[in-house]
Amino acid sequence: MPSIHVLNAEGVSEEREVPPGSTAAELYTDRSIVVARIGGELRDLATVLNDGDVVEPVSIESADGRAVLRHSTAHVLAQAVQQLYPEAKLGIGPPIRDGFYYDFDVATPFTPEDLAALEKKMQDIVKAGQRFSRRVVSDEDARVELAHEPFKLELIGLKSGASDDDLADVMEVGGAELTIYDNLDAKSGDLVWRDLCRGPHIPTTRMIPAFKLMRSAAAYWRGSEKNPMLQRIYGTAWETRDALKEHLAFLEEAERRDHRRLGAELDLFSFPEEIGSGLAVFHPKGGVIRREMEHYSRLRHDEAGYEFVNTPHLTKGQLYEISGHLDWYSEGMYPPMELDAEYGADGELRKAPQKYYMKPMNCPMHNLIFRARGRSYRELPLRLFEFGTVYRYEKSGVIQGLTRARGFTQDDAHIYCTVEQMPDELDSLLTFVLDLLRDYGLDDFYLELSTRNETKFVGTDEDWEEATETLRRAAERQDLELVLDPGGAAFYGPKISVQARDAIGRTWQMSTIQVDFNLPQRFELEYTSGDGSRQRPVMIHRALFGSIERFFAVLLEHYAGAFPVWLAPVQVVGIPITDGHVDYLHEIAAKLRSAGVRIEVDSSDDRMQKKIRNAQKQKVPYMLIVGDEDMAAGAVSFRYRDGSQKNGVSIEDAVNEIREAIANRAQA
RNA sequence: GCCGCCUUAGCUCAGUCGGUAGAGCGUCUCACUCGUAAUGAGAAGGUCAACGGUUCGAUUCCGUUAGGCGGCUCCA
Repeated sequence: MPSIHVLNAEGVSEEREVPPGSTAAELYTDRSIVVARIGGELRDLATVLNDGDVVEPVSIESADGRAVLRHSTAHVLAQAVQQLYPEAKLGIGPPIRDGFYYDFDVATPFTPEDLAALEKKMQDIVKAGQRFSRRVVSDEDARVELAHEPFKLELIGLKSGASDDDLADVMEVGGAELTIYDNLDAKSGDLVWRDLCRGPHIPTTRMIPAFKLMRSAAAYWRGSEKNPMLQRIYGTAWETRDALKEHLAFLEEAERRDHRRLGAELDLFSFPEEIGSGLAVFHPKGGVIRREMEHYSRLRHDEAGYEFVNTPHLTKGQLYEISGHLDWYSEGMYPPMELDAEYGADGELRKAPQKYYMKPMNCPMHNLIFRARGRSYRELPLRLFEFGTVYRYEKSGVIQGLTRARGFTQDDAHIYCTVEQMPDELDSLLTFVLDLLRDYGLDDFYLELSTRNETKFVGTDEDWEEATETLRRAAERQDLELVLDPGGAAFYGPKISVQARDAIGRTWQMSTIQVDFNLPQRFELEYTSGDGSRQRPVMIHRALFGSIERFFAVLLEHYAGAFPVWLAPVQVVGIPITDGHVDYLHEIAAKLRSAGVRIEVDSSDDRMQKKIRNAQKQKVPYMLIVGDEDMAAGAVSFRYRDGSQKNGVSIEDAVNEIREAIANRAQA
């Protein structure tokens, strides 16, 4: 009798004897167990156990369990598609974050009505309770069986040509052996449908508790622009109906917070068509928020020893020849303006035009400031800071609100220091960055360390080694989760990026801190060291917000438009009960204004309830309401954004309360 | 850039199977003067994204362009 080790959910091992031929399924009665981890690998519950196996249950609610559920649901989708559209060819169908997709080659793209029909078909398949059955096949057999599936054939071909590592992510052929999963009818056991797949799968389609098709979109086969476009259907699947509902509610919440929507509702910014795609204008209210964001950032940079510089938006191409941008980045740049060309009478070129470019990056200009005169080691670290506006010609399809624009302002700093100074500098820099982000209201971070891409880099092994280690040590000192991103660095140096989680748990890449070996060399940057020798400084690129526009969008979504008082465009709205209270409110408003508070008095002829509603919809932090009672007592009544109220507050106390909340950058 | 969808009043959206349009909110005017999320009445507001084609006639059908949305690719 085989003896196996059974691990329970808590990881406690228990030795057990089972009859020969027993499967993992026989160990569990709990229907929420969908697959098992056997010897560390996820396997079907139908897997026959061998002597010495260590078996661990995987619940549908776990990350692995959900992935398997979603993968199986993708199979159900593919089956539904081929039943409704027999000519559809299968691409790939993996689980992804919060769901799954499956790619198909079909003559016409799917419509929303098609999705509804497919969803119905899928429900039938789920109800039918088809069994997922694993079958090992040889390459040759698979080719015969899947002769009508050109994309699957391609994957089989790839597998025989490539190492397993290369295809580890491909659900279809990523396993050690080639397998096909058959969907078998619950009663007759007849083959209903099959797909090339490494598995594992849930035992039957009936174990899909809740799913929904989300949308269809096109996607390149195997992710390359050179390949044909397939039609991709996205779906989601969950362990319970409630979990699905919760996920849909989350998506709705995200939509409600969408900065493009809030930007229009709160009159913060717009993208006038006349200006061009991806180029924003900030309206007065958005301008106030932006000014406060920038103002506070300047204060902190000043305290932290940065020096402020300014550079033009436009430059001759020569600068980007030196920096190398024209070689490797010209596609991302606006095409040049050609100036001062001269032509002869017959049109022949007598003097070549001078090419000017909009700047896509600030660093080359900062380098010119560094080398404008000889530099001494005494000046280092030299920290140059600028709100530098850059223009990048993003492809039309990638532009997205303020988060992906064609013109945006970086809070860009370049720090020039000696190799010896680098550890301290990076350490204090990271602390500075995180502290500042916390002041803006983000407090849940993790760090990502991107290391060298072995096929694409400049600089010596020692440089990389040292810089990477220094970054790692600085990161580890922050007591935050550190995620490695091997090979993710730019060619010129390793980087740390700060990822922030917002109020509803989404992560955004915020600051990046990047060591650069390339530009100091290209610009031949030097300083004179204590012994009189010329040395090359290390350069650190650092953007904290990334771009102000993008950070603006992140904060807008994080706060769902309800900015903390210090950032709120209108901090207080004065609401009179009747016209007779307007003058009194204006007096209070004058006091608050002289205390630096942004207040408006709503003297429109709306009713007071309507004024409250308006202020509420504009997410104004404080409403000061005044009626006869307040006026008689020389007081005001607070209504806060959360709906709570505090009545009969003396004017002095009211002014102090608001002033303090602003000065402390209080949340809520 | 690629694929699909979309563009009607300031905003959100109806509508016209080809005969030049409608609501709510907002704006303006008037009345109302009210204690914590919508007072009532009236008015103004549209080359139906732009251009071209088909047609007696195009907001509607076709094409091109611009912009937006969802993906793919990209994000130095």
